[in-house]
Parts: sequence; structure tokens; C-alpha cells
Amino acid sequence: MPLQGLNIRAMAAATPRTGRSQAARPRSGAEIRAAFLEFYEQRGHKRMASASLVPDDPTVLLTIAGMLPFKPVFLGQQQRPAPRATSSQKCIRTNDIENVGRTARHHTFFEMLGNFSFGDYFKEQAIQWAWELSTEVFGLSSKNLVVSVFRDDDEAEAIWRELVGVNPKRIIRMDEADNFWASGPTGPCGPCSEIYYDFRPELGDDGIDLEDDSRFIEFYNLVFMQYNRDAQGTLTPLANRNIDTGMGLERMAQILQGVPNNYETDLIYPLIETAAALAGVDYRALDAKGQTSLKVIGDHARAITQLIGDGVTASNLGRGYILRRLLRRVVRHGRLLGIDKPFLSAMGEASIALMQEAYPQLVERRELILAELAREETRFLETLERGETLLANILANKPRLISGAQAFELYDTYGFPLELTEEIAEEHGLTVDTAGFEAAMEEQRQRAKAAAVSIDLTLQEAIDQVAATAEATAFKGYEALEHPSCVLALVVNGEPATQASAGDSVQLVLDSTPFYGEGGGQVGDRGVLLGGGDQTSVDAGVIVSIEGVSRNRSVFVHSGQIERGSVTVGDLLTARVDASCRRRAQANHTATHLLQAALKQVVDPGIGQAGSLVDFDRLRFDFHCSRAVTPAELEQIEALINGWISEAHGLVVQEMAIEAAKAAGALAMFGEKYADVVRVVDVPGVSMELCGGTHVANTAEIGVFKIVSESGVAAGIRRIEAVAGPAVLAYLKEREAVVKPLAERFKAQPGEIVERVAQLADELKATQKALAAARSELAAAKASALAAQAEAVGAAADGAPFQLLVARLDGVDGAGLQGAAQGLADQLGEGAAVVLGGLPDPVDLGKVILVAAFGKAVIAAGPKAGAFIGGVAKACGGGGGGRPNLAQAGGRDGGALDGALEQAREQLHTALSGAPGAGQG
RNA sequence: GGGGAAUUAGCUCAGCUGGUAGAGCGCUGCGAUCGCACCGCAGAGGUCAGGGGUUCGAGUCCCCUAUUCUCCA
Repeated sequence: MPLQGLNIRAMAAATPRTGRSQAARPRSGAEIRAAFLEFYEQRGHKRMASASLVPDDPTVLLTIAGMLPFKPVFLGQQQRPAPRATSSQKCIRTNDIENVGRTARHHTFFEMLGNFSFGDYFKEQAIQWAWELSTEVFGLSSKNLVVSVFRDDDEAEAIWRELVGVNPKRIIRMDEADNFWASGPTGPCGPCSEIYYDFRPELGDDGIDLEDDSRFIEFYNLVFMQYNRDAQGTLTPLANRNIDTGMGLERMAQILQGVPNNYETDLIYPLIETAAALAGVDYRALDAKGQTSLKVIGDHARAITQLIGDGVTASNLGRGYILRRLLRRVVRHGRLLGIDKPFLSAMGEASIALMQEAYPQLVERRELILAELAREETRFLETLERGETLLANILANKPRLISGAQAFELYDTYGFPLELTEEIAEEHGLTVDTAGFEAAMEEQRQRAKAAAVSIDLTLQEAIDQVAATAEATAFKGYEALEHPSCVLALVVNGEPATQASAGDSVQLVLDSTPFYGEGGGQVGDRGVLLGGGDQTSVDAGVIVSIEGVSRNRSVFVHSGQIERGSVTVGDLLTARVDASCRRRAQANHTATHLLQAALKQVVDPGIGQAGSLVDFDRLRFDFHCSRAVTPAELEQIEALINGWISEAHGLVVQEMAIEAAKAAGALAMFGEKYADVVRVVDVPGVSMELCGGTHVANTAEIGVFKIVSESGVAAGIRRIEAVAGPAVLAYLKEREAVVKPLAERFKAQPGEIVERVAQLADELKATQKALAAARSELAAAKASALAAQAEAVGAAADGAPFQLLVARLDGVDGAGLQGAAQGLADQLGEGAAVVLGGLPDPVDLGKVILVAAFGKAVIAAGPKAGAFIGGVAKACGGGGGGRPNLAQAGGRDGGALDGALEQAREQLHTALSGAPGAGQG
């Protein structure tokens, strides 16, 4: 049952701040979002859907700002989608994670409302609309608003003052740190202007301090991108000036709903209620610490649900690690609140329910999200349990305090949170050396940082630079395998260059290319570039072998080596793809499509792709499936695919609008981003997928398809590896190379090998056992015969004589000899001093084994087996040791054995006759 | 990308500074019982992840590989 107490609707309705005509004002999060987008849509902006939290840009882990999806547009690397755009973009930031729940408005997951101008309208228009939206649509009173402008931006100030009519005292100038935006050390940048909400306008207009976040909250940031900064730091005006703005949805919700912090808005509060109900607590009745925990859970629950929804899975690196950390924080705070059973699925369900209207794909991925949450939670509980055991071990030693090193080891190696260590230590009346912990943590940070610098960035950097400036490469490889191409840029050994000569390892950018660039799971083509004189034959003056082609943004990078001649930027070369490699890749790629279709047909229509690799000699297909595919199903799949192959379906490949493709039923990958016009690969009646890869013209070209293995790769994800086309032959050859020699070796038909090997293994095991038994029996027999040779020497403390036995016993291994010695010693009683030596191996006459077994009385009298046998072994060119009662040694000088044994006998004889106990009794 | 750990019986794990691989649970058989659960006794079950090295001798020390966990970036 949901908690009583806060009722958002009631609270918001009771809020008088925004004044007039409450009825029409947006209030709920959804209304605010809709109002913002509508406002700008009405003003000519193209409404853009929120991009994935996983960005295209490989240099950032997550979408951290509303403008990130438009960064390539601002940087001039991509065509603008429209002159103006508006979006509500989901974002994740974790740099201030410790503040979440403690302050009023720190989030990991948040939504950024934005309006963007790409070389279209600028400062004046942006400012006016921002003001109009804030006051007219959201109904904020100008008395409650304060704006900031950049220190030097007189233009902006003039607009605010004169065009908008803001009280000059409520226009505050700020420095670079707050009001100047740049995406990096170089590139487009410009001043900002922000709008703040003033919760206490009655304090007046004098001495306004916008840093005071108990009074002010910044809710709208306008960036005026008007300069380009070069490497020297010089600013030059941009020809096309841009506008980039952001309004925090949660912040506006807080203002309009009149709640004291973002967490109590309708965007998050229902999750707090869910968590409170699970913990059986009342949010309003809790102390600050408890409320913080609920806020953290509410905030993080949204973040982890959305992250998994965008295809992130928990792992120990990159964004997967961010997910894991967030998720574990939720569990920890849940425990702090007293939730002692798994509850993440419940939080996930509540998060999906809360956000499904704005993000319908959460519903599509519901099962996956819940499964991932449950899986990770279980894993974390295991981690905690292990950590608790380890900590209990530490505490069992009754230490005075838990050292920083111990706490750090628990954390670093076993993932056990410091807070929990502290908590448990406290229960035992101990403290934790947190300073030592921090020191160890800092050391670890420095180590990681130092290592990060040493990465060789140069190669990648050079290519990045080249790719950023080069025109998109025209791909001709669908139609042709050979094409004349002009060299646009060169990188030699990681350095940009204008020329490269024989022997150089190079990366080339061409204006157009028939080479497929690695992407969509398919490997890049191999082949050659020919130039100079006769460009049609391998006798060409210039030969560059291409070993791989990758894509950097829309530029294809050909990597290879110059075999002959030299290449200069501007050269016209003939690019020729290795047709045989390409054919193999094509066969594997089309086969991958057939495999997916077959899986859907045989196993589950709901199967979705989770990853794919198309290489020249194999293919790998990962897919979402909760159970293993049975051998019978695999056979069925193979048969189905080989049937489609023999039916010789002609492929139909065409480009069409994305909507048309989806309407036609083409399979698109979840979370994948597609352009407006997509390529559809259709095997009529069998499979239809959006795909940019290269394919056979007819399924018959594939020839044959064979599954090599089926395995699990992660919970809920299975992997099938297979081969198709010419690669099958290579696979068969490989197998034959194993089977043939085996068949010959075992003189068996290939079909009989398995049984034969199993039989041999059983026989071998039985033989080994029998041999070991026989050996120990033999050793025992030989040993008991030796018992009679024992020599009574001196007298022990109890008056009985010591029983000295030094003998040679060959052909017995170490364990046997030890067993024999122990047996003899037991037989001879507490006064037994048994030393056995022998050559275990009739072939290797150098190897010596020595064993000593001493009874209690002997040890009491002085001689210890370990030290004694070591001395004896020295005479045989070896060493040894062991416990006082039983020891083993070895040596390499078999010839010296008899002498050594004789010496040992004498030494023991002397030691035992003169033993302290000898005279007594 | 850089650290720290783990991998031993079907499962959960002990195994100290190198010296004959163990426990609990599970399994099999026997006993006890009218029968079951419980109990008692006995037994089977191991390439100590794989490969190299050091050593007379490696589960144990060193290096490499694989897989998994974990922290930092």
C-alpha cells in the first residue's frame, strides 16, 4: 500500500507562487515536457526524439548533456537535421554522485529540455523566447527571476535590459567558470546566459549572490556559440553562430510543484513511495539520513532502468561499471532502510511504470530490464556475503582497529563497501582507519592515472584529425569490387604525411572506395591499391596491400603496407578488393541473417540480436534467449538454413525510408541508430533486415551452413558460432586433420574413436590404480621384512630400548617409501627411528629418495626427522626436510646412497646411545 | 587502459613458513525401522583451471594463458 503523506497533486494545487490562471499552467513533469516541446515546435523547431544514453561519440561514455547528440552538428562534422530543433534528452551524470540525495537537486539521471539553432536564429531571439516561455507558458513571475550574463557580454545584457525589460539589478555578470561554454580546448565556444528562480524575492535586489542555492535555482542555460578558439587560444567569430540551451526538467518541476527538492516532484516521488513501502517506513517521518537513502534509491532507480533499457549491461568496465555502481548503491541504501530481501525488480517495475509514457521502449524491454536487475542484485548479495565472512575472520583475531589496508583490501579486491565495514566494526566496538583507506585509494587512483597517460594516443589522434576534416568516403563496394580512387590523406607510422614509400605502414583515406569498412559486425575488406603505369595488373608500379578497413565517423580508413613504389596525396589509384575474401564474408553475412530467421522459427519468435560478428572464415551470432538451444533444435536450424540455401532465393536489396522499411516488417536492431534512408536486405519469404553489410546475390552462393558451437555468453544471452560457404571446407579440413591421425593411431574407424578413447582412458585409470596398489603392497611387504633388522640401541625415557632401523628399499616411489617408513615406525613403537633410502626408478639410477620416520621418544631424545634427513640427503647431492616425526628428502647421486645410509646409521646410533634417557631405568 | 584476488571431490569451502590432499553437504552400500524421516557404520568420488619454471620434492613459490570476481580511470 502506498504511503500516505505527500500528495503531489494536492501540494502542487496549493502552491500559489506562480500566480494567475493556474488551470492552464503545466504542472506535472509530463505537462512541462510537452509544453516546452510544443512551444518551440510552434516556433519552427523540429522535434527530435531523445537519443540513447549510449552515445555515438566513442570519446564519451554516456550522454551527459542535452546537446551531446548534436555535437557533431555544432562541430561541423554532420549535416544539421533542420535549422532549428528541440528535444527532451535523457542524460546521465555520475561525477557528483556523492551529492545525490544530500542536496536538493543533484541527479544521476535527468532530462534536459533544449532548443537549438544551427546557424539560424541567435542571441536576441533565443533570449526573448526563453523569457516568454518562462513567464507566459510556465507562468513564472518576473519578480521571481534573475538572469546572469557573461562578464564581457554587453550584447546579452542589453537584450535582457532593453528588449525584455529585466530590472538591471537582477542581471548579474559572471566569469568564465559559470558563463562561458566550450566543448574542448579548441573549437566552437561562446558566452552563456542563465535564468535563475528566486525563492525569496522579498530579500530584495541588492547583493544578489547566485551561488546561494538555498535562495536561487538555475533552471535555464542559454549558450551563444559565436567564436572558434584555435590552438593558441585566439577567438575568431564564427560564420554560422549557434544556439544551444538546456532547461532541467526536474528543476522546473520542482519550481512549479512547489516542493522543497527535485526528488519530491512527480518525476521521482512515486519511486520513493515504492521504496518506502518496501522498507515499511514513512518518508516524512524519517530522519535526514533515511530520507537521503530514499532519495538515492528514487534517483538511481530511474538511472539504472534507463541504462539497461538502452542496452547497457552491468560489468566491470566502462558504462557497464557505472551501471553496476549505481545499482549497488541502490541495494546498499535499501539495506540501510531495513529492506532485507531482493527489491530491485520491484523498483524496476515502478520505474518502468513511471516513465513508460515518455519512453515506450522501456515496456518493450521490460523482461530484460527486470532480469538484469535481479541478476545483478543477486550477484551483489553474494559479494556482500563473502565480504562479511572475510571481515568476520579479521574480527576473530580481536584486533584493536581495522586497518586502512584491511578495509581497502575488502573494498578493492572483494567489492565490500567501506560503510559496511565501518558499520560492522562499530558493532564490535572498533573503528576503521579511514585515513589509511583513503590513502590506499588515492594510491590506486594515481596508479590508474599514470597508466592512462602512457597509452599511445598518437596513432588514433592523427587518424581522428584526418577523419574530422576529410569528406565522407563514398562507398562503391555494393556494385563494384574495383574502383578508381583518389588519395585524400595519408598517415604514416601514426604521423600525418603527404607521401609514403615502400615498406611504410600506412593508413589511407580515399575519396571513394569499393572496400567495405568494418561495421555492422562485418569485417573490413582486404585487397590492394594499384598505381603507376599499368593499374590493372599486379605488375603495377605501386602496390599497397590493404589488411583492414575501419570507419571513423563517415570516413573509411584503409590500413596496410606499401609493397612497392610510393604514394602521394592526390594520387589516383585503382582500389581492388580481394574477391575471394569478400565472397566468404558475404556468404557468412547472409548466413547470419538466415540464422536469425531460423532461430525465430525454431526456438522463439521473440529472439533478438545481441551482437554479431561476420568474419571471412566464421560467423558469430549472440542473441537474447533465456535457455540453451537444444542439440535437436540446432540440427533443425541447420537443416532449415541449408534448405533455404538449396532453394536458391534471390536477394532483394533496396534503399527506402525508415518508416517504410519498418512498415514492411524489416528487422531493426534495438538501440541501433538508423539514418532516415535505410538499406533493406530481403531474402523473400525468409528474412528481412535493415543492414548495411554486403551480401550474396542468391542464397545458393552460400553453398552450405554448419553450426560449430552453441554456448552461453552472459545470463540471458546465448552465442552460436557457425561457418558458411567456402569457410566450411576450411573447417572440415581442420577437423579432418584431427580425426585422421587419431583414427590411424588407434587403428579405428573415425566413428569408433570416441568409444575407443573412453575405453582407453578407463583402462589407463584402472591400470594406474592397480599399479599403485601393487606398489604399496610390495613396499609394505618389503618393509615388514625389514622390521626384523631393527637394532635395539640405548634406552628411552621409559626404559625400553630405541629401535634403530636404517635400510635400503629400491623400486618404491616417494609416497610408498614414506608409507613403508611410517608403517615400520608404528610397528616398532615410540622408540622407533626408521630411515629408508632407495632408488625409485630402475632407469634413472641417479635419483635418490630418503625418508625418516621417528617415534615420539626419539624426538624427545633429540633427533628430529626433518633436520636429520636433510643432512643425510646432502651426502647424496640433494636436500630435504619435513616434520619432526616424518620427513622426506631426495638427491641426485645414487652411487652415494649406501655410504649415506651407513653414515646415517652411525649418527643415529651415537645420538641414541648417548641420549639423556639412555642411562636411566 | 591499470591494479588486487579467485580457480582444490557433484556442491560449499579448509589446507600455516614447500614434505603422504581434507571437512561439511550430497551420492552408494550396510545397519537400525513394519516403512519413512532422523541416526550409526563403511565406501566411492581429485590431472589441486591449463602450460612452463625453481627445487631432491610444488595444491603451496615464480612466469605465461584461460575463465570469474573486484576496485580505479
